[in-house]
Amino acid sequence: MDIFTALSDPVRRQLIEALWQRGPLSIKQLGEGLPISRQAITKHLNMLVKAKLVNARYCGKERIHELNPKPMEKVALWLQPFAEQWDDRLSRLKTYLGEQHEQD
Amino acid sequence: MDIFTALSDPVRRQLIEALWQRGPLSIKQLGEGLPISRQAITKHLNMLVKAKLVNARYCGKERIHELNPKPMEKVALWLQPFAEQWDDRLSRLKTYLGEQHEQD
DNA sequence: ACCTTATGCAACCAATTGGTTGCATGTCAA
DNA sequence: TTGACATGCAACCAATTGGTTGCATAAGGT
Repeated sequence: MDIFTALSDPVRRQLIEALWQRGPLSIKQLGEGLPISRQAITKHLNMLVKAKLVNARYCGKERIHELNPKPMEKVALWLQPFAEQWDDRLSRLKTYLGEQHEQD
Repeated sequence: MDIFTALSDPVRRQLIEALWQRGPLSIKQLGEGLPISRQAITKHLNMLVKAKLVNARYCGKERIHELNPKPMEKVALWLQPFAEQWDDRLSRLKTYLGEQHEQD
């Protein structure tokens, strides 16, 4: 699944935030706060796994999910050119940083 | 419409890129390269307008569309915390910049 | 006035999404 | 081994999405 689509649902973003703040979690744990069924959570998690945003491994009867934020980089890079228009200073530094990176 | 959803479709991202690179354009002009009907383009543009990403004004019989990248800031800000994991140096500078910003 | 052009509006369609429920299965603890 | 618990799988459903077509309308040029 496309990373942009993966991030387009508020529930999925919430799951990502939970994994970010609280570390690896099971399906049960991830669903605890949410007002939707376990199966709905599972579906969202499966999409996140397909998008490579989340790694799932089995630990006994539990499926443990770990966040892998790397694919989000693609979104950040797509956003970058437009950023010039909302914060010039930030954009200049990003550009500077980009040049430094080329010189490595 | 939610900004994340607005950005989740590849055609809409293409429209945004076209407006970014070529400036204000009509529906006709925006559809010229694309393999879909004018009405499909119109629908996408209407969604972008709802998401405040695009301003539309009438100029005679043409509807002219202009890009407003500001709402994308929200996405960039959501992405920011996770960025630490894919580029430490960039993240440190972003953090530094954030602090500078606070001191203004 | 007439024709062309750019657009709007509405109906329609197939596929996908986000959710549900019911039931089956594998793991762990008593 | 029995029962509780975490999960998987499948069917089902309503709403939305991304697309189409046909027709109406308003603006401009000749």
